[in-house]
Amino acid sequence: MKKRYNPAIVEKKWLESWNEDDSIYCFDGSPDKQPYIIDTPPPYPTGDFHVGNALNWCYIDFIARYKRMRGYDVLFPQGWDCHGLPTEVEVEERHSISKRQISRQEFRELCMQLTKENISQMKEMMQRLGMSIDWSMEFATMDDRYKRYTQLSFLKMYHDGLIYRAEYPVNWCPRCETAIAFAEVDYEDKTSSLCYILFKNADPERRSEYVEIATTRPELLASCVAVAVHPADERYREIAGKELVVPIFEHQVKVYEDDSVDPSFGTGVVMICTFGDRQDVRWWKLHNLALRASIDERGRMTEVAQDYKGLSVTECRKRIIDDLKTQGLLRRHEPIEQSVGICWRCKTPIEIISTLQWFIRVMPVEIIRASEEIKWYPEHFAIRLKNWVESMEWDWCISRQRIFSTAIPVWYCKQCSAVKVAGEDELPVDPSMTSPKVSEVCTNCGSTEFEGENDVLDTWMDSSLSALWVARCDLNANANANANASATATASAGVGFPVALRPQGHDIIRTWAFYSILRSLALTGTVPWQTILINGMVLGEDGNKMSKSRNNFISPDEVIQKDGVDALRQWAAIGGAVGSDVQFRQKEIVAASKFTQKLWSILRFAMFHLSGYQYQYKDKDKDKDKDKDKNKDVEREGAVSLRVVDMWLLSKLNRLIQSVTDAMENYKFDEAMKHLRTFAWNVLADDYIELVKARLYGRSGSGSYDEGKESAKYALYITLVTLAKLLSPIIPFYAEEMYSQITGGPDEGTGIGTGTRTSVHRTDWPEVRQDMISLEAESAGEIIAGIVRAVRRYKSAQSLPLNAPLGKLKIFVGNRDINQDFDTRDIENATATTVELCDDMREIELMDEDGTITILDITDNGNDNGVKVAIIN
RNA sequence: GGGCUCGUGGUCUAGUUGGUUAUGACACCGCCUUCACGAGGCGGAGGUCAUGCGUUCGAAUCGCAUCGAGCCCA
Repeated sequence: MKKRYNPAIVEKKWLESWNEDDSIYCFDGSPDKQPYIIDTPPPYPTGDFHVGNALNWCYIDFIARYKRMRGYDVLFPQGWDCHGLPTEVEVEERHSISKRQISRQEFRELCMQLTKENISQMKEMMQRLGMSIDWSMEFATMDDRYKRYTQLSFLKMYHDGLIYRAEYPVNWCPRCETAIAFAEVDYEDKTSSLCYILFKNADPERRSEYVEIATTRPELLASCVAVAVHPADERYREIAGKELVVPIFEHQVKVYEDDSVDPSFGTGVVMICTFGDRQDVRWWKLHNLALRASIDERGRMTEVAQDYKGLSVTECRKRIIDDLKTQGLLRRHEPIEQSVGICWRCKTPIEIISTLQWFIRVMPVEIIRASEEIKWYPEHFAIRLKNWVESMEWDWCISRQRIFSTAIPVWYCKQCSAVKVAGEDELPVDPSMTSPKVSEVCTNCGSTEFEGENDVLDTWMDSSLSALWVARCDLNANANANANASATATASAGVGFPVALRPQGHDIIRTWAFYSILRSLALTGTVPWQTILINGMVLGEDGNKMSKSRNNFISPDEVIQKDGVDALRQWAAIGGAVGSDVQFRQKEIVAASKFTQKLWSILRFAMFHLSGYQYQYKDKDKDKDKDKDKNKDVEREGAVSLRVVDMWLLSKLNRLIQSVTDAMENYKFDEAMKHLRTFAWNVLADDYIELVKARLYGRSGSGSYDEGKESAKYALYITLVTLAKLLSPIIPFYAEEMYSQITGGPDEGTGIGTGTRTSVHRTDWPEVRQDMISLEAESAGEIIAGIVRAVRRYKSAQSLPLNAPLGKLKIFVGNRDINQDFDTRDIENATATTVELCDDMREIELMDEDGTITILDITDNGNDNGVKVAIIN
């Protein structure tokens, strides 16, 4: 074995070995094992697998590997959420085209091509990071099979009355010409102007009276459908319930009283337009107002705007302000800071316009109830979903005016506009390219002419099905093809559904988690997962969220090139508690490398002694019960007489198994890793190895040459094998190497472990041996270790080499029994000094009449345990 | 503006069903080339747990308020 651990060589070797044996991470689907299915997030294939993804995927892999060792049939699948605007935009940029210049089909092909390239890049990084993904289950939402699944879900929900088409105000990007979900609206602070405009009183008697209203959107005057004041506002008591005349357009609007009006804003009178902002929509619904749409889908003024028709919003604004000034109706305007909604992609200010869109009914009560059935880690994130659901005002708009996505599987009758939904056997279908096949006659009017829907589905319609897809839930659309069947909705549940785990970031609780629960309830009547594990965001070294624009970005590639995958994975484990944001810190990576190096040194030392070590005796009747390893363990143990410090180590080892298991069960990877580091470094390396070194080298201070060697080898072997297993979920490469060295020995040429036995990732998780946990052994061992530490400290203080022999150690054992509680052999070994026990402190005091003897107090976890060591030179 | 989270030695961080001396890492200081490891070993210094008030025999932990930070959303 080389002195330095070389992650690059070791990681490459084991990665190849795992790839050769592709059954290692496969989901069996066998009935004898309990399934553990993970609903892995299907990332958007940008081509860049960043550190944030890495954190998320490390958590998943820790769990997958751990659960596999616990005997579960683990499915760690991987999909790709392909559809979305960024790809369309990038294709346009790459090929310098606009999507309207080529056919929809051609454009889709280009998008698919780009997506495939991006997927392969990200996939490569996932593999390099040692993710134990079952690639035989890989899926992409742009595949025909998946598209069919998405469209099937549409059919089912449509027939169950959960999907409908309606005229509705939507956030709209005039540049992209598409509806935008709230999740996709960004906000930007802009300076605008607040215009004070005069509205005439509509009462012929009081024509000369004016009311001054303040608005930031004078261009929407044509869309003004009402005016509102606060009910308690004394200034406007007179006009409440009366009518006013909208300047320029001269239509009359009523004055409503509404609590939501802020009397201190502007003049305390606001105009309600269809639609200036979200509050307008609320008032419009509440007061059942008319719809006057003055802006069209391209951001141009409509005929409602009369003479301003065809102008852009900005031009119209300018013209109306000029015209108001001319008529003397614009009293004044002042600058105002406001937060403007903009398209997340192109940053164009969004409008709220009314269009025919497809919607999914949200079921707030059911969703909240469902989310309470799911176990959340950390728990508090459940509140985010709850608050979000409770504050929802609109249903989920699922139609998008794009090209690269799953088509909405419907046609419209050219005669009567009736909706014709595709049949199940037609799927997947693109109605913009093909005609309906099931029956060519409109059931409403008998026409045979249809027009395909051009809109496509929101990409969350695809990815919200991932849990159902990976569990292979059967969506039989015709099973409940009647209007009010939602209550009896049942998809034939797949294996292990609801799936065991959904791991995801807290940034998409309101989107992915929300949509997934909604869809699962609608399609299967049950929650999609038993547990949801939330991970935090990754922050850069400067403490801000890591992003390219902030220039605090680091790629996983850089890290693993330099320090290896296991170092990055350790950072993920130990960087912070699950759910909290984790700062990326190079120092943490260095600390991780130091730990693996330390482990390597421990292993290297151990291998001097364990090379060729036969854990099991070659028993005569090995063919008879070759599977009964445990029996053989017992046999070996019986043949080895363990010393106090060996028992002390094994007791602590079994406690370690317990605490690491508890930590893994509760997703406390930081705790697991800390326990492992402390044990390996402090207990095993600093104390145990120092105590048994002499025994292993055959320089035992008392007794025969080889006395105690065998039991030390035994304890060391058990400990290292167990450590390899406990470490394997978190640092799979190092653990594999370690396990392979111990069980197979090093390869003669390369020095790398030969792994002649099985992969550590195929072994069982260590079980706690209660019979090996012994308080007495721990307490006795602790005294011995404490004495040795104290002597070491003494030597250090005297500037003596640690292996320098001292004259003699006289140990006062306090109230312990000299004959039973003290095994001095390893103290002698580790201090290179002979030991004498006494149970009367006066013996020492008598010898120290001249005060030249140093007396050390021995402590146990900081408590004086009554033991004293006299150093007699 | 709302929701959620957080504030612990120089830096990052664990710990909150209240209970001896508050966890670990890095950095720092001193000593030691010692036969697995100098990316090491041994030892050390450093914290009024953001601030204030309160509940309690007892608060990093519970409550209220203030200040500050982050994320998501309006």
